[in-house]
Amino acid sequence: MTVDENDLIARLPRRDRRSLLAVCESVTLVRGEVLYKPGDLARHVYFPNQGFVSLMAAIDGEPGLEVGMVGREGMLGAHVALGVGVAPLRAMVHGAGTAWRAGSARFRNELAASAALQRTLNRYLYMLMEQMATSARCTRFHRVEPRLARWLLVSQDRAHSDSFHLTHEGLAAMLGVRRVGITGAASDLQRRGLVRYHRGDITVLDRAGLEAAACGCYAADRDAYGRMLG
Amino acid sequence: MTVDENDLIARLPRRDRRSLLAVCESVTLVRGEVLYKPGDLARHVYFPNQGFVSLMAAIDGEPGLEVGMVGREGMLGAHVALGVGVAPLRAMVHGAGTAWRAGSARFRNELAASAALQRTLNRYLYMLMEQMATSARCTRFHRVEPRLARWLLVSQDRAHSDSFHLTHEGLAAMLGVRRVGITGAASDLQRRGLVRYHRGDITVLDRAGLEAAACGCYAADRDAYGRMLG
DNA sequence: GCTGCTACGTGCGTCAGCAGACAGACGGCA
DNA sequence: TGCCGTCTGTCTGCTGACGCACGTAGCAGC
Repeated sequence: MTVDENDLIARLPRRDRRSLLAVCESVTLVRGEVLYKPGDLARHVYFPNQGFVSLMAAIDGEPGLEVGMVGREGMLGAHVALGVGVAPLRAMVHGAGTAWRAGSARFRNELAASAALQRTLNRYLYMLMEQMATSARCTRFHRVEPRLARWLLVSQDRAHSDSFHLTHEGLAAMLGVRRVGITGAASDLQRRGLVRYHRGDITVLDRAGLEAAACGCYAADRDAYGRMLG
Repeated sequence: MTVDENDLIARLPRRDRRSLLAVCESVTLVRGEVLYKPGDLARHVYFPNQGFVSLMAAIDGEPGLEVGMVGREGMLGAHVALGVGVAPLRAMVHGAGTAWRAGSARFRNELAASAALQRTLNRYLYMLMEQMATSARCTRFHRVEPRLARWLLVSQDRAHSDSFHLTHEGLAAMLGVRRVGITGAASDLQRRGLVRYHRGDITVLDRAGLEAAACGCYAADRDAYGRMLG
């Protein structure tokens, strides 16, 4: 078990962990890769070790909206754990990294055999739902700038890195706003010395300042995660 | 088993159903009653037979936002099924009715003993998550009037009744808009002969017309439910 | 009747975010 | 070196929703 191991797997008792890892293979998550499309049958589930992945609620033509983010603290394919093969959300890699990947059927076998895995994933599912509810409310009531600050903080947490790559255009798609809305908010954050960006390369300079600039949803989500899976 | 039986319970094999109902008692859901508050420990789970209940994402001071609705097609206390006692959302009764109620511990025993119940609730959880994602996107991108039309249709489905009671003020709290926003949208729907309302008593007059006035999210949600639990 | 409360309708100024368009800056590549 | 695509910044006019405030209608109770 390395330092970079997925947190959910790390929580398992040694025996269950070894059994699960035995059916996993290590794969690379490439930036821009789409792991699930809504309606697709999921062949695999993923436990990221580094990198981060957005869960997007999208209809065909309409602009998307991010409703959740998954890094090494979580898993991709929660629906498979619920016994449903069809993915409800689009899962897109934003921060490259590696992940443990298991075939859906094998994973289901492991899940059936391990009470600890069931408990852990149930708690994770709960947290995911809480995250989605928070996300809905935040999207509705909060301004672009605090939401952007929150997004950057969450990404930093998930990516375990101070810098990552995403253009204003991409950020706009995540937050469900226009690109110029991001440009305005981002240049303000940069002016205040909280972040620096250049052609899609974003670096967080002042984490504490960014937390102050973010809406309370960031702290709320982090605390919720701590209560469930701390 | 009566016609008004909760749909999830009705799906269970006779043996599992009888076992579950043996630990349930019949209770009345009163309009305005709050079944769960965020942070509270849930003593019971509920399977409504009639009536409908809103799931609200709320922070103390801030205005709330409805992220899901539960009627006889679902259950209240999904978090208990996930092994978490603490409620993530506020659950408030809007349409009076009756429900089967079970103590959390007894319910968990039943759940552990019935694979059919596990399967059913897992599918329901999946649907709930899909509903929340749809809700987030709808809240963000769609206008007040189509959203109101959608809300009325869902309520009608859940309540199994053409009329129910909710003031503009209450509707505004559900949709996360101003009361006057509802007044404008509602008077337009009334002018077009789709609904009639008077001091909080709302009646759906033209269901097909209302479906045409609603955003696609209504049909999307209904179809999603059909796929999962039809 | 009068009082008081709740529910609904309307008007006004403000504003965040929208749509579309354009220009400059940077960087990879031929 | 020069070209071209990508990324970022800025401007215009527009609109849906906001906050606030006031007016009116229905209903209940004394």
